[in-house]
Amino acid sequence: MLDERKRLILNAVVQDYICSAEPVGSRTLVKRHRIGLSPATIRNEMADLEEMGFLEQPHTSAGRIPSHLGYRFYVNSLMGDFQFDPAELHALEQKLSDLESQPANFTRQLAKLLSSVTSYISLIAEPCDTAQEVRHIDIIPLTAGVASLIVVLSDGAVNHTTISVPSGLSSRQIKSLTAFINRRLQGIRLRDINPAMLNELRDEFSGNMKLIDDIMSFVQHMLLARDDQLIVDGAKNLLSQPEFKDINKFQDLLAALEQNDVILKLMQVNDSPDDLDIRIGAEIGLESFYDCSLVVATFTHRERKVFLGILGPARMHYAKTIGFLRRLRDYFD
Amino acid sequence: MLDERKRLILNAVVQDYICSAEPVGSRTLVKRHRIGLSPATIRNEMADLEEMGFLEQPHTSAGRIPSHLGYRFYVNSLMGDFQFDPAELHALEQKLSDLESQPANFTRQLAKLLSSVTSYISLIAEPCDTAQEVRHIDIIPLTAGVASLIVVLSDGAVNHTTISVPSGLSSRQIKSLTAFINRRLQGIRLRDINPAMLNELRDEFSGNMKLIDDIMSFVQHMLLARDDQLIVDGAKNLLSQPEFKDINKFQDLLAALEQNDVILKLMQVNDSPDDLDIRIGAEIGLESFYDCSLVVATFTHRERKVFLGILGPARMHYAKTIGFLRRLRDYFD
DNA sequence: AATTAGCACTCGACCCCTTAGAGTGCTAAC
DNA sequence: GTTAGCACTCTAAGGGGTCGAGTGCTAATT
Repeated sequence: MLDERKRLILNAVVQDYICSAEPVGSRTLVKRHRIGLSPATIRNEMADLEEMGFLEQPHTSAGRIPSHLGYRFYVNSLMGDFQFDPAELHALEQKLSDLESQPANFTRQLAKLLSSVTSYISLIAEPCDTAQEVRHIDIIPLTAGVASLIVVLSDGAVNHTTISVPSGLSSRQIKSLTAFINRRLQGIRLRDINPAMLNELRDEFSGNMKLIDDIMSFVQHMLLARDDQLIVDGAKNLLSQPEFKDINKFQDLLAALEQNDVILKLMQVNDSPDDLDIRIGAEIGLESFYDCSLVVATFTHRERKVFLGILGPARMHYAKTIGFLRRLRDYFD
Repeated sequence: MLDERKRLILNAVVQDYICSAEPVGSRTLVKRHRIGLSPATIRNEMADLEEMGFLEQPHTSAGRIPSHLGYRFYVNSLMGDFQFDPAELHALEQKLSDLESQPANFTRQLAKLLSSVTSYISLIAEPCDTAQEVRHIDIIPLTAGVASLIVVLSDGAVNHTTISVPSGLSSRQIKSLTAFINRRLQGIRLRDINPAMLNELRDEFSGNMKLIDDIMSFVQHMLLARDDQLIVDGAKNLLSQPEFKDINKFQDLLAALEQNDVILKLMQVNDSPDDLDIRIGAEIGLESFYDCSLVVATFTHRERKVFLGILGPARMHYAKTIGFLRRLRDYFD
């Protein structure tokens, strides 16, 4: 598709632009990459590459920048493996194992780590898997009239909330209710639970005992709520990227990131399930992200499916970001 | 301290500046507030107010802006109650009761609501109260070698994590272990739990059963981790405020907000426990927040102490923000 | 035929200067 | 005590001029 020389030049332009964020001119390129060619030749080649859609010119008298197609070609065909500094790599593994041994807030900490290492935005999605079964439901009385309602799913997800219980209930009655609910719901997949079923349960039990309507409505809410988790960290990193010196763009981005449901859907589209999903610009499918690229790794951690994404400018350091996510996946899988 | 006319003028300057974010000149003031005085007189008064430290001048030929002392005086002595639109108020109560009936992610949703209503940053801190007792500990087997560890405290806080269990353990053994741990720890205050005690427990039980070392170390981590929660939302709102058109300031702010421990401490300092804590500029005690004001309401929701804060520019709409937080507190308390 | 030197041209970035306008402080009159 | 009048100050905005990096084209070179 592209002859060797064009590949060389495209590669050089992409690399330079990724580092400098400035349009790359023919002279600069020759100087920095010791290509045995004169600027004039480079210019001709660049004009060709532009015609073919791999490069763009911000204005007539500026250098070239890669188009999204250019990045795409770079990622698919030019980019090599990133060589990590072994010391750095070791420090990273250290941090990861620290995270695993201190499990409180694991995901949030991981997001922080991701964003600080890449200096882009990190996204971690843990969608609620409705194929999971209810493993255990617990109602723990706290004080008069208040209790904790806890639902454990078979993948280890735990949903909980504080609920009001009628003050007339004894703890024995609560135990009996809990046992009843567990007997009837344990092993049932989340997606197979529906309001009708829960109502039936409620009616059946309230024959034995009034007062449980409130509790059942909480249980219902809890079980029917799809508790998809999305964690975002490091938005501030992008502020140092020159593409976001225009505040409005950044604000757009932040606004888009707050639409959790949209982002969650976005991340679960994975065209290459075995490897990373790399999407550049419009490929992401969200207008506010047209100047960005998104790399998503899908893997399973402790039985739960986790989507791990890095969102940066389209002028992202692909080799490093991708290499990093691959290593991370190897570590956890 | 200030005569009537000075109070009137200071009040007018603060109000105008809060709305316009532009230095207020004498002419503008006369026009907008129908004071029966000429600009020249106002100028004299303003010069006095500046000398007294209530007003400042960005440069010689600009209007005046309130100093932090000026805001302080405004908040303490001038500001009246904000009149909310009844319709708006009703919509708010509607949203709040929706939140309460759908308890999943309550705090996060509340933070979103706060920030969208005020268009400032909302902060919600739920510090771990170490005076709380352990109410219940549960270990729920998930798959071979994996289980969920759940700790419920007497205020309804639930900590959980997925842990590895030795694959040799039967579910009966796990039950027996759970019962043992509960027997020994139930009712003990978090602050009274220490590593020595847990080690003792471990030793005592492992006499009966080997293999539990891993589990105990998880329990230990879980119980000793102080799981203070801080939720921040609406940072993007401040980008539309002119004081943050300088990206660096905003970046500073974001960086400061990521230091959860610092912010948590900040919010728990409450000089006026019965009412809101209103801190202006340097009073907040964090350099990155010197151009900001912070209003914190402390209250108790379902037995848990919750700190609810609004962080905005020093040029914040105090009356509205404060009125809003007061109503919120009335609603929940 | 491919490459390159030379050259005229383009365009944004930067600096400097001017101007307009909002606002001030002071003085003298009311 | 208040105000009109006035000279003064300072910023924001706009208009050139210059600089420099970069281009495309043409003609010479290899």
